[in-house]
Amino acid sequence: MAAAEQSAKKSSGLKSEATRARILESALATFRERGFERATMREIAAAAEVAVGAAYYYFDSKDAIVMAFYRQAQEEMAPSLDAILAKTKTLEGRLRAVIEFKFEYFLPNRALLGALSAHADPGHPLSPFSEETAAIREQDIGFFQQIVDRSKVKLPSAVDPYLARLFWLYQMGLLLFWVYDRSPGQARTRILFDKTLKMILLGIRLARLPFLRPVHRLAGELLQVIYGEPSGLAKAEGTSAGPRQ
Amino acid sequence: MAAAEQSAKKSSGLKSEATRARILESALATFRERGFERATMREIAAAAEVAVGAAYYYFDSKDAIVMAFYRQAQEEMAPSLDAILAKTKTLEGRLRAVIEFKFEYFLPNRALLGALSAHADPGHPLSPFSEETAAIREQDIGFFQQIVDRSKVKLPSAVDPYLARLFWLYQMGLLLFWVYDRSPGQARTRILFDKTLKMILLGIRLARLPFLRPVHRLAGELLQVIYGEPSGLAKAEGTSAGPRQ
DNA sequence: GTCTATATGGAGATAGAC
DNA sequence: GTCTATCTCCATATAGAC
Repeated sequence: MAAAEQSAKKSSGLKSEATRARILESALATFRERGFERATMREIAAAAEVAVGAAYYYFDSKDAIVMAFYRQAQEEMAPSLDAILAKTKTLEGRLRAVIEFKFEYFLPNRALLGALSAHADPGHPLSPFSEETAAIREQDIGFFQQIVDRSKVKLPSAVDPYLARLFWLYQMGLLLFWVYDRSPGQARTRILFDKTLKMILLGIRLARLPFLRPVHRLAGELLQVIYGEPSGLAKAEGTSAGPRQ
Repeated sequence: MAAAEQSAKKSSGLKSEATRARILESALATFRERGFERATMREIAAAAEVAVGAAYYYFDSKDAIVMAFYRQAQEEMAPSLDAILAKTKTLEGRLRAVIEFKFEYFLPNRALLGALSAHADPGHPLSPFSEETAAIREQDIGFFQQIVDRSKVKLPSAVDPYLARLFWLYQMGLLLFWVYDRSPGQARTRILFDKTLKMILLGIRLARLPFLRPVHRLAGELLQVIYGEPSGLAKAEGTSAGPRQ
């Protein structure tokens, strides 16, 4: 939509695109080395061998660079995610492959994601729950919706419509843990992922048991308050998803 | 321990204590009005009617003011929490009263807690998972340990030793949601709290059912990796708690 | 349209006078 | 112990050269 245009501001140029890419790349390198907070626009510009003003010509602010990174990541990952969806069969296999692929993709910029997850505030533009990231978020939830649909999981009707969004939230939680996981090779995250995924799948299988009905009822009521009407999928709704109004 | 002293730096003075309190109060007021980020040390000092340098004399940094707020909150809440533990009987009643009391206590400074929860990074001093906040965290977990012990809940041995820490984490999650809950009177948080608490209690009651044993096993293995040995209570261990090494 | 050079204004922090 | 004056550094804005 309109948000996608913002990033490609004045992309009509020819050499322009290369400069822009170079600045983005230098910024990511600087973030990697010094962390988002400590990295200055001066350093970024110097690393890209342009003047500070040039960086501001292509990106409205330091935050805007991160936004560009988000968008680029989403775009770059999309084909691979589609391929994974086509290749794998089961719900477990798909969830595992998709989320593992994201870990792999983000690995070089793991530290940068710290700057992201530092913003739980839905009011902050860089937050995964903000309006500014809504388009990216909805698209991402869309992938999980596909996983759910094509794996023909059938949960009690009270929670079923929210499943994709819950998986997305689950993924965000894993990424958050991963970003700050200091164990070698992020081994703890791997274990967290493995065990929680198994628990979730077990939970889905057990969900049909009759005495769990009170749990469904509670979960359904809860989800409806948090997410709104159960009918809402990952359509272009804007602010409806995420843990706030 | 040693951390507690830090706050009362040079508290030997007489009028000194009053000035310090005044600066802290003014800082909280400024945070409330302008948010943590936008509030400047200049404003804080002006509001307290002291020079900027004076503010820095009492607090090493803007962050240090928040730390002082944490400690003050913990100290002020402790007697009330003890009273609540004595007054209430059931696990549900205790959890409900304790957590509701915290919402009430923090209500005037709800916005300030945003600055806190913005720091998921355990490496950041203000993070609820940092070393710097370890003493406060351990004490808080201690309250939940008392709730668990005195309510004689008995969970499968795999997860039982971690129950207090899980409740603490649950509380932190609720607080995080609450901080950013824009619904009138934070009605959504209230519902989230109510429904999830009921689900948790239902879960505890159902936990003894035989076919849930695989879930226990998984949960136990997971918790051991995340938290370390099951024996560890909320003793003075420092870095053992929290979702990271 | 693309970019350099330079200015602005405000932040956290400090040296050293009272 | 308290506070003034001042420093450094940064994100961002702008003026105007190519």
